[in-house]
Amino acid sequence: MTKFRPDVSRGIRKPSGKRATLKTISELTGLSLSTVSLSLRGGASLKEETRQKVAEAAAQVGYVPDRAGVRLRTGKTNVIALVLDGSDEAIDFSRHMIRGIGDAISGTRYHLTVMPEFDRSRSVETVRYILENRTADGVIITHTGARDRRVQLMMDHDFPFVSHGRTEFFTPHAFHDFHSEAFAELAVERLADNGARDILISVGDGTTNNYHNIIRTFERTIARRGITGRVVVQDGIRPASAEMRQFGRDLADKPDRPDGIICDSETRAISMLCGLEDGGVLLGRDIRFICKQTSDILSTVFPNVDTIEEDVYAAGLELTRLLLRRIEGEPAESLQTLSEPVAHWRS
Amino acid sequence: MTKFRPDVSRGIRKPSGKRATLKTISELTGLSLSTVSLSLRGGASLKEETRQKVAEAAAQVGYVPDRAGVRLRTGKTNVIALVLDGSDEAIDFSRHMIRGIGDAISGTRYHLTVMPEFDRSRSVETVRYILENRTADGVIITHTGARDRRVQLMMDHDFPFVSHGRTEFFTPHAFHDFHSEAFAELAVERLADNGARDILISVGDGTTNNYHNIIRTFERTIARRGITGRVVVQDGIRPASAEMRQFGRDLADKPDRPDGIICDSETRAISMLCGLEDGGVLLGRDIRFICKQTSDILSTVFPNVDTIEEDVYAAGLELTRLLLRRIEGEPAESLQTLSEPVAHWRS
DNA sequence: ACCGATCATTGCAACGTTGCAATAAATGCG
DNA sequence: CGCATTTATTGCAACGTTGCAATGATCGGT
Repeated sequence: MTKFRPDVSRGIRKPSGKRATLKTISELTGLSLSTVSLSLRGGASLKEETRQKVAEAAAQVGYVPDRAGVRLRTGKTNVIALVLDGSDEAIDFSRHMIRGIGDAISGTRYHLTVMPEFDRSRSVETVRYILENRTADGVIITHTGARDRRVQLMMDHDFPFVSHGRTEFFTPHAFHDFHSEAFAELAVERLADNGARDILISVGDGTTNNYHNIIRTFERTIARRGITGRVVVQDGIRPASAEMRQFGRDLADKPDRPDGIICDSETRAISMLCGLEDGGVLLGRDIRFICKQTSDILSTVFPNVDTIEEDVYAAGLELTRLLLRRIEGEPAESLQTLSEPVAHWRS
Repeated sequence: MTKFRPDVSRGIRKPSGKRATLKTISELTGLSLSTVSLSLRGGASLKEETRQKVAEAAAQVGYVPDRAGVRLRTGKTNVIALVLDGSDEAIDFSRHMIRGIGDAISGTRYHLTVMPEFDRSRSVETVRYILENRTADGVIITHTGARDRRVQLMMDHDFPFVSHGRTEFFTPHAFHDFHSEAFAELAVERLADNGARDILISVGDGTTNNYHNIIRTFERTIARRGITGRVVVQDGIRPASAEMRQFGRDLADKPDRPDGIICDSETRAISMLCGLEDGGVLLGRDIRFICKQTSDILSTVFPNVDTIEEDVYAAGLELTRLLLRRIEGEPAESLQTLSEPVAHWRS
């Protein structure tokens, strides 16, 4: 039971015997350590000839700077941290997000570390840990609240981060967000255009800022169109469950049931739609339905339901791009983007 | 546009002004650097009194060893890498897996880095990169093939890893796997008990070893029960798609349609079931259906369909535990576990 | 041919940690 | 009490990197 104590030559043993470092190149070229280091980082004051020589040698031995060395010396970790929230209502949210981030950092020095934190309140502690121990150069958070304490904390310490979702803070910070207002407006308009006069909107997690944006726009648009609306926050109930399905069923039976429904979660929508059909509702005639879509499942089960797509992969991509620019020092106010919802009208 | 160059005091400025290091404690206690370091790692040769003193001081200043320092000196990264495969047929696979890993490393020194690699062939390169650059102390891979080249590579270099899935290699390695054979057997038995005489099994990705195990057991069990069976590999077709639904539809119309179906993917099952219903099939009477379940969605949509559960969260937990023990030097042959399928008979 | 200026390269120290050899202090023993 | 032995502590070097001050080389101008 010997421990995996790294031997002198860390990593795969190359023909040469050990991992290439600056020293390797230095010996190979006869130049000093400093020169090699400088050259590799594009030192402006070097002769073209030496730069060539160094670059060649580096390529030959397959030099890759040691992360620990750089990090120790400069403090740069070349790591971005994703603080993952557990309350995934969107199907495969994590997968798409991570894939987006992965594609965005591929080709860069950066690695991605994921800190899954499922207890919302402890999520602040996770961020604090990252700050205190400088465990990453930048942070991506999701499920952002209106006065998110993580955002507060990172702003206080002037630490590079980007949030998936906006906040109400006065000081600007980098964010990328789904345009929930556009979503809500688009949905209401579509339903109203199709004849709906009483719209129910079902939203999850009432703690995210997204929620507020959706509700606000929903109510404004309802009013403008001169129709009625009601809001249901379905926070405590599991999105995919018999309970949720029953909710749809009960809704169908109600004498004053709505004639249009908007739902901000694909999973919840699926459950609810099943319940509605149980209750004999004919979708598209008795009740019109629109929901946010993040995977292909809903459309496979209910091909005729209108959806509005949020591209989580693209969000991951964009969040990362913003974050990298933020780390480079770009001011936060120029790093704020929204993604427009993409409507899929299926009928 | 100033760069985020780490200042001298990295991390959150404590009251004291900068991050606590061994030196801080050394000065605080009057002991030497070496003593402090030794003491913190439980040096056996130290006076009880000094150990106390050091521990106290460390707690007081909130000392946490600098990862870069440790890593540079010892080569230990305190990182485990998850090489994530993109072809997620299981709903929320990534999320559950990551959550399991997260829970397993919480309280340890370890961080999780995720390397999303969606091109299967490049996945080997990802592993090679980790080995060459000693970017992690151990690796978790998923979607393991029978003669997986990543496994080969890591075994060749005696690098700690654990695979989600078994292989055919002679040399033992650490793994945790879903007991696919038990799954297949359980499913066939159940269907046969309920009167099925001709069973179709639909499997995805034919490159994983899982696939082989399922098929082999399927055919053996079929034979034993004296009934007929057929295998359909649905590799090229998207699990959630109109196409997949159509497959179910077409199946329903066939004169020689099977009277029992087994499916190893929840998503594919949902699509297929919709198609079958389109074709007028009465589930549970005309055709009996069993599928692998990794989320709650299928059961919400089709509450009466029998499922067999694979707990991906638990898999993440177990994989990590195994890996950590492997990193500690335990022999691979003692780090091989299977997870038993959990049947949910709903009718 | 000498001077100051520019260009190219280098040595040194430091980032935080640990292993080892070496020292200092305490103890045992005759 | 002196010497060997154990117990407790320490200094030094090294891991790979970079920033800075310092050195050495080259050059144009007088």
